[in-house]
Amino acid sequence: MTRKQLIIDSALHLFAEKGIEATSVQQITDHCGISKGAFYLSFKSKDELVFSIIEHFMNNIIREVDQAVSEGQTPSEKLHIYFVQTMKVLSQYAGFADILMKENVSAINKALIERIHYYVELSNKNLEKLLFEVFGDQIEGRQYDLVVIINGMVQSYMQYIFGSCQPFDSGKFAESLVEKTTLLATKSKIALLQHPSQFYKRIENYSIDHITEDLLSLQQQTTNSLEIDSIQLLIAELKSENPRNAIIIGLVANLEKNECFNWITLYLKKQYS
Amino acid sequence: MTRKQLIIDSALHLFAEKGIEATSVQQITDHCGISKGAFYLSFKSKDELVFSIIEHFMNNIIREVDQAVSEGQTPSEKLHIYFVQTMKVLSQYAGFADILMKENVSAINKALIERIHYYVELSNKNLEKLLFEVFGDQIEGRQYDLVVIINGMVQSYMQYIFGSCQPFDSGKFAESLVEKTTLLATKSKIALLQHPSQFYKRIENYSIDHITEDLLSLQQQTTNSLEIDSIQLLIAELKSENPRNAIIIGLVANLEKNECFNWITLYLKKQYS
DNA sequence: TATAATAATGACTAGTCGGTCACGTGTCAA
DNA sequence: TTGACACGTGACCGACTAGTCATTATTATA
Repeated sequence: MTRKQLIIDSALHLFAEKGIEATSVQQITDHCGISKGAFYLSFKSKDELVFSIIEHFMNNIIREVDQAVSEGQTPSEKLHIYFVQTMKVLSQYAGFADILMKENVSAINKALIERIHYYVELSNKNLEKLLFEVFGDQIEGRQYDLVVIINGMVQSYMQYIFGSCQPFDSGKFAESLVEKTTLLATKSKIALLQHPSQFYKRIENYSIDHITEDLLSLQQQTTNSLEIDSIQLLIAELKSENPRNAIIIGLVANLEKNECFNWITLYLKKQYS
Repeated sequence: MTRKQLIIDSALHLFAEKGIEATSVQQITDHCGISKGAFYLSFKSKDELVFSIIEHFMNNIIREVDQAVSEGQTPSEKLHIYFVQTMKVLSQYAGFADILMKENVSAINKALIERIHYYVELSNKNLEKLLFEVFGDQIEGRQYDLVVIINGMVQSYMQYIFGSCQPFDSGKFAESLVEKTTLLATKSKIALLQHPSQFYKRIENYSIDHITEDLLSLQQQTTNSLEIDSIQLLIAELKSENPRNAIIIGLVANLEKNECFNWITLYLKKQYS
């Protein structure tokens, strides 16, 4: 295991136990048996550690759920998989999920909370798309309410199940949530939320200029010439009159191997495919 | 306004902004224009301030919802009031609710998080009772799932509404949640949670010995002889073979004026009436 | 007005924090 | 054997924390 991974593992363990704010760098380095100095060889600050942990897990959570869902054959099978996988992933990353639920992340880093919101909106968009696949146009106008309610149900069940330390069956969990979702999607009439621009304000405000800016700042973190070239071409293609999706997807694939591009590759793949 | 109240107001403002952990006593005293020493004349520690804020608000939230609901005429009117009032109270105490949602309270104080759980279970019990009133025995076996789901829906809607800073109509909010709750209560079949002892483990483990212990420690905070006498008689009555509810309720009423007894009076009134 | 009692202050203590850096230590090629 | 270099260390720094207490200001009483 690399030193970086060692630090992340120790940090996750301690963060989940006592919270991010309350865990000192000293405690992390003690826990994994390295010196404080060695920590700063891997991360240039505690903030950077927190940031990289969140990036890492957010990516995995969205990606794993998305991938599993896409393997479902029928829409209703996909919905079932969505719940099973969400459950599985969240309980797998229980420590991390716990941290995110509890911690006042805004106190740690302003940029961080914005990034988390992007991830949340991204996963909301995926869920919305899935709901349309399963239930069709009958949910038109109520899709945002459904997303909010489903998130609430999942969150609340998770909270209870984690808190009670009971054994539990993810199949039954999914079955139950499919039943509730179907009931609400097919029988409910009232919708409260009607402004998609409010619901996805962060994703929609993420313009090509912002993407360019983020790409250029990420570019400085790599020396790989393929990646640097890909970034330059990507920016040019995005800014051109008629961006060609195939080229963008291809260039994004070049960046996918390097973890530091995770967020932006996920985003671009969603937008341009 | 008393100095104590001044401190609480400033603290709430700053806690909501930056989190409990990240707000120093110095910042609180600066914000309300008193010296650090003066703070420690009102609270013997920062923990005590946090504790008293949580006690205060938890009491108010449960009490206000409970009272409003009890004024409803029909069961279905009560359910509507439940949602309106929960919404109103939570948005009134938005700052505080925000703190509780975000903060890793366990890092602040172990006793505190236990107390919060008691409050949550108390409010869950109230909701369960209301659900039986409205929907009758048809929900038997599914009541815990319903409570969890309703909490999740409310929490999730609140989170979204607070986050988006949109104007919103608490009447429509309640109407929508009544519709969803009714759908789930009357049409849903599957239940995941079946162990009330797990669901209310804290309230059920709160034995008369614990109550006695808590009462005796609270007794030291008052010099009022009526209150001291009431506590002694209350303990005797609780420990007797056949506790007489009327006497307990009467004695509890004697303690209700003093805020430091808030939690325990709320609990005893629920248990013995 | 003089004295006692109370209220409020802020410099201070003892400790934690994130972050730095001069100093080993071990491993190579020359 | 020597010097160069990367890796790793932990004492140390300045900034911050919760909480204390001798001192001063204010008020009440005589």
